[in-house]
Parts: sequence; structure tokens; C-alpha cells
Amino acid sequence: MRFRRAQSRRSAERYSALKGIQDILPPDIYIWQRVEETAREIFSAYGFQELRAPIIEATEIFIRSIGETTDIVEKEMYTFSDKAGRSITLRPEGTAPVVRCYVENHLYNLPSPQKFFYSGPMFRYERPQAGRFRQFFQIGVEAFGTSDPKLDAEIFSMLRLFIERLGLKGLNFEVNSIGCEKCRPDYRKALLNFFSGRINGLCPDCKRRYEYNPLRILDCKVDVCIELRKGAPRVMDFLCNECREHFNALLSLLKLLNVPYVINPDMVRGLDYYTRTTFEVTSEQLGAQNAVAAGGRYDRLVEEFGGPPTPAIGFAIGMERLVALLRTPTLNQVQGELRTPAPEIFIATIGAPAEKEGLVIANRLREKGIWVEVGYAGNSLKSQLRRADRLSAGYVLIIGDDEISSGKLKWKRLSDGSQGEILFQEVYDFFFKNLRLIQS
RNA sequence: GUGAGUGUAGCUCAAUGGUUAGAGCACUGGACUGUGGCUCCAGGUGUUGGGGGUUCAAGUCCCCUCACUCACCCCA
Repeated sequence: MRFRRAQSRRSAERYSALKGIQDILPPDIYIWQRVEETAREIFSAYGFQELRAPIIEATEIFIRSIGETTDIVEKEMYTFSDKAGRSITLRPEGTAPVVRCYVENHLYNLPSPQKFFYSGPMFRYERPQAGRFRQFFQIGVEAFGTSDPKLDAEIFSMLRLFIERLGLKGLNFEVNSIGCEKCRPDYRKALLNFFSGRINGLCPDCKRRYEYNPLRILDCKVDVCIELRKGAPRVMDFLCNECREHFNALLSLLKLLNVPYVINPDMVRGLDYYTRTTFEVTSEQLGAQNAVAAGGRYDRLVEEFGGPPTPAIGFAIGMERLVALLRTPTLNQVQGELRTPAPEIFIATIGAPAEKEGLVIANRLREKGIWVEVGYAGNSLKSQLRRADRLSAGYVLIIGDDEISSGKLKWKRLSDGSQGEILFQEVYDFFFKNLRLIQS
């Protein structure tokens, strides 16, 4: 006996979700749903259509797009062999699968530009911390087929509208241009040249960065590096004429649309495929992982995947980070809308006949789409009312032997304690008039 | 992969190395035989994350280990 209990206790405590992977439960899920609904609404208005790409792909797809020497590819991918020995990877980001889908389905034959959005989980094998998880959800958009800066402006302003529509204030919207395959090598060279004399003063990480990704030194948080990079050449000064024109056109369009922005010439993107426009939405409230959304142009990627030369641009929003901000009262202007929904009616019963009657009434109301809860397991009337109160139910219906014999049941409104009686068969009419009409 | 911090009841947390490890919240019942919120009362079989050590004595000190958290790296 003692042995059996010990064993069952152990097995009950054995399982927990994998490290960095979390459950999303009802109080939060309503925030998630509101974010998703808002995204659908706003993105649709800009002509973006939903697309669902798989969450696993051939490993090669991510190596080709993200870049062989990036941290994501080198050490963060969930990669495994399937039963036929093919190398499969859980997507660490959303753009590559969408580009593969675009090319494979010849979507470039449809009128350009084509605009898509998607949402779903991404996977990276990283050490979790605030705002960083091994499974994390993104809502992303990708638009293909034009390099017109008007599209960049639309996407940036769409992101801004989305954030504002959710009720968030005080976020930073930053934009930059990192040039194209023509002008970036010149800039890289200038940067290497600038740092070559100061390399000994840099932090150990930046010494490595100097070798494989010198742009990243601009992003370093260490004081000595911040000091040493003063006077470093700016990307902006190395843009080719086309890139400069494109960037200037974007900025003037943002002004035209009254979309506020800050130029951040030090902004660097982690993925190799970005060209020209890059942008980021950040918040100081998020901890070290401060980006809630980020994106940019990737004008060469479709071609890289075997499609026709097709300029493209997109961004991704980190769901968990966005939800964290929505839970921060100082940033969220519409807290009230985040309330958890509550049952409209709770049916409390006393005795077996009343319990049956209550269940019948509950079902009749539920068929009309009204959320009805009932008392279970013969709890006392008091405890049923307490539960109704805890659920924040609108009304309680009370049914006992007295009500069955009189044919009338009692109703009680929990917000003010008012009570009354109604005939059993008039329950639906009563609530249609008093509950539904009041609410709408 | 690196570093730091924290692990005590379902939750949030107490407990100068010294009796039988406590409190609030939550939950259930009662006071109020059929009326929630307020009040009062009652209800706990906790491997003090796990293992080892020091000690007459360890939740407390030491070592190992695991988990979580934050930060670095990197990124949404």
C-alpha cells in the first residue's frame, strides 16, 4: 500500500513540458486570440492573404537562406533524420518556408505583388530567458514581386497600425538600410579597415565578430566597443545610388503617411538574406530580448531558391513578447478589453428532479448560443452560488422542489443581487430580452 | 556553450544550526436546514528539488546533481 502510493506520486510528478516550451492557458489565450484577430483584420485591409507553410522542411532550405555561418544554423536548429535518412529541420523562422512555397507553387505567375501572412510556432535550441523560448510563435508577413519603396512604406505603416490598434504605446520604431550586394561589400571593407587598428581594444566577442561579421560590432553592448566604434563609417554613406534613392523614397513616403520612425544606422540583421530596408520595433520593458517585431527586404532570396529574380520584403512579430507587452499596464491603453469571458447564466439546482430540469434548460439555452454553466455533484446551493460568483456569471437560475411544483424558477443577477421569478417555458424569451439586448 | 541567482504546502512566502517546519491566499464544509461577495470557526500524509557529507543535532553549513530564473552569446 505504502509502496503503491509512493510509486503513483512519483509518476505524477515526472512529466513537465520540455525546457523553453510552454503551455498557453485560458487567461492568456484570450490575449493571443485578440492579437490574431487584429492581425487578420489589419493585414487583410492591406491585401495580405493567409498562407500555411509546413513547420518542417528539408534542412538545406534553412542553411541556404539563413546562412551557413549564422548561430541559428550552426547550433540552434532542431534537426533530425527521418526514416529514409533525409535531414529534416523544425523551422527556426518563417521566411524560408514561405519563399520555398512561393517558388514551388509558381506564385510569381500571379499578378505582382503577392502578399501573404502566416502565424505559427518556430523552434530554436537556445538557452531560455526572458522573452526567449525554444518554441516561440510568430506572426509574419511576406510580400513578393516589387522593389517599389511604396511597398516598404505600406508594410512599415501596417506594422505600426497593428501595434497601435492593439492599444500599445511607447514602442520604438526604427528603420535602416543595409545596402545591396553591390554596395555592402564596400562598406564591409571600410568597416574592417576602420577597426583593424583598434582590434586589440575590442571585447573578445567583437574580436570574433571582426572575422566573420564585422557589422555586428556596431550592435555590441560592451562599453569599450561603444567607445571604439565612435566615428566608424556609416552604411548610409556607402549606399549605391539605387539603394540611397530607395531609402530616401521610403522615408519621404513615411512622412507623407504620417508614420513616425527613427533612423538607426547601427541596426544590424541576424539573417544573411536581408538587403536594403531593415526595421525593428523594440521596447525597454521586455528585458534583454527587446525586439517585438523585425523585418526587412530580401531581394535576392527568391532567385536563390530557383525562382525568377523577385524582390521581396517581410517582417515577423514575436507573439510571446507582444503578449508580454499587452500584459504590462503602463504600455497598454485598453486593459479592459483583455478581460476573460464569463458565463452568462449559471443554473444552481437542489435535488435530483431539479438537477435534471436544470440540465434540460441549460441545453435549450446553449442551443441558442448562450454560455450556461451548471452545478455539479450535488454541491450545496451555497457552494454553487459561490462558484457562480467566482466564474463572474451574469445570472444564476435557482431550481429546487418548490420551483418544480410551482412551475416558476428563480433568477438572480449577481452584479446587484436583484431577484425575480419566471415560468420555465419563458426562460429563453426572458434572457433574450434582458440579457442579450442589454449587452448589445 | 558561459556566468550569476533561486529551489520549503496547490500559489506567494516565513522559520539566530536546537521541540512535532509555520502564515496568508486558494479549496471544502459549518455558523446561515434553499441564496454569492463581508466576518468567524474547522479541515494539511510537506520525500524542505534529489544524493552524499560535517555535527550530539541540518530547511539552515559543505560537496555533487537536477530544475527554474536572469544575463552573456544570439535573436522574434
